Amino acid sequence: MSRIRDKKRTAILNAACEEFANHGFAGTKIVDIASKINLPKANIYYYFESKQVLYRHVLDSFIQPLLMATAPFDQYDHPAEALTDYIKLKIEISKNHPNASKVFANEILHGAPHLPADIIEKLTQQTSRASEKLQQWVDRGLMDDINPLHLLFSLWASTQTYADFNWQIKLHLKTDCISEQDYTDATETLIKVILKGCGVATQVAK
Amino acid sequence: MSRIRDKKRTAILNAACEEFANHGFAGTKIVDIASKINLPKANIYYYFESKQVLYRHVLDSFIQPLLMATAPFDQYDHPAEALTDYIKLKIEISKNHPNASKVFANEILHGAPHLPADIIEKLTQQTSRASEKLQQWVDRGLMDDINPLHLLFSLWASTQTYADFNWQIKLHLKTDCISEQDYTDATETLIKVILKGCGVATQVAK
DNA sequence: AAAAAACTTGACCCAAAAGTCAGGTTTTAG
DNA sequence: CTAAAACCTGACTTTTGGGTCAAGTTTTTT
Repeated sequence: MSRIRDKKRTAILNAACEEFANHGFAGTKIVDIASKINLPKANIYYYFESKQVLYRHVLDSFIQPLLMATAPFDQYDHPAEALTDYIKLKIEISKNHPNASKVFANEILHGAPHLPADIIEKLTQQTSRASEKLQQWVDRGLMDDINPLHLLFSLWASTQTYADFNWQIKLHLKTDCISEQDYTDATETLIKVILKGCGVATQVAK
Repeated sequence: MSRIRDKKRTAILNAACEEFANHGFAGTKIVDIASKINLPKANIYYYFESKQVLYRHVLDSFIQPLLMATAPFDQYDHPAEALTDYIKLKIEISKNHPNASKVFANEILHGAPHLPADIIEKLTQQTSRASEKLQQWVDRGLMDDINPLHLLFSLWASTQTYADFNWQIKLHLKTDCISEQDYTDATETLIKVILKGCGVATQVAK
């Protein structure tokens, strides 16, 4: 078993993720990925057959965390718990995978030209599930009459912004690096506004 | 006075805006901008000296609408009115300038490599102003104790998502084109959730 | 130890796309 | 009407960057 192969492949993928995040697919040069980890360009091509393939791997690596995030909607049967956990999870993802998130955001921004059809299918299904669950809660009077899809769009945008547009976040928070406290503030603010805004402010007694 | 010049320049800028929005700076080919409006590539270079310059013009064209959007924070002295108008305005911008918005989003996503320093300065000042105004309202008890910056981040993200990530919006709304009704629903949902979420739900009697 | 397998890389090739320009046509000013 | 100014573009040069490859070195296997 070749240990070198795995080590170098992940090193390359990490460097590629950062480059793709900062420059997009077309703007990224293989030679820059290589020099970021002190390798000659040809070495990259020994491990990955093309720029496309490398990009796809980076993109794929983000799909799993993304699909996992909707778990709270299946797990709980009350909007207060589900929404709270969902927001926490999504902010956590932004904190832990800022670069992969940017690559994904870039992909969506440009109309998802490299996103495989089966991934799109999975994402739409997840969204339908979450949306239906929210509608049920609305119908059962557990929350205000909020359009589920638009609520989801807002949640996605508000949480992913801490990864995708972190340049802007850092600018206005006047910091070089979004701190632990900032993420906590973001999570707290969002939970406070969304729960109250949906009419599920305080956790009802069970 | 050359009428041709102005007409063609704006035609080129419009085509360029769409191409840059869909493919990013590096992914856009001058020849594609040209053929989109049935011009030979060399003609583009007669009107704009370089791809960089063309891109800067597209980017600049979005700055004014963007800076205008904060007007409600100066105009009103109550969060209910200001937030309502701000959300309406921002959604309107997403509806009317989806391409320019995408170009701007792409710029921020990649760390604003082409954004002039004076624009950045203006944006930070606007944000400080809006943020201070929100804090005043919190202090005067006109709204709940919400972190102003994080609230702004959320508002930006939630409104811009209808332009920047419209591919995703269309996918989940199962439509080819976001309808007037969809924008109305988005605006309504956001206003409802944000106002109630901030504790300024119903407009208080003056 | 020696053969096989895995890894490395400088030098190269080539397609794509930015950018130029000379010599033309059209428009405008007087 | 004519001369200057503005406009147009096919054909060209230049640069960039993805991808290849042959000739190595290192590691693993037997």
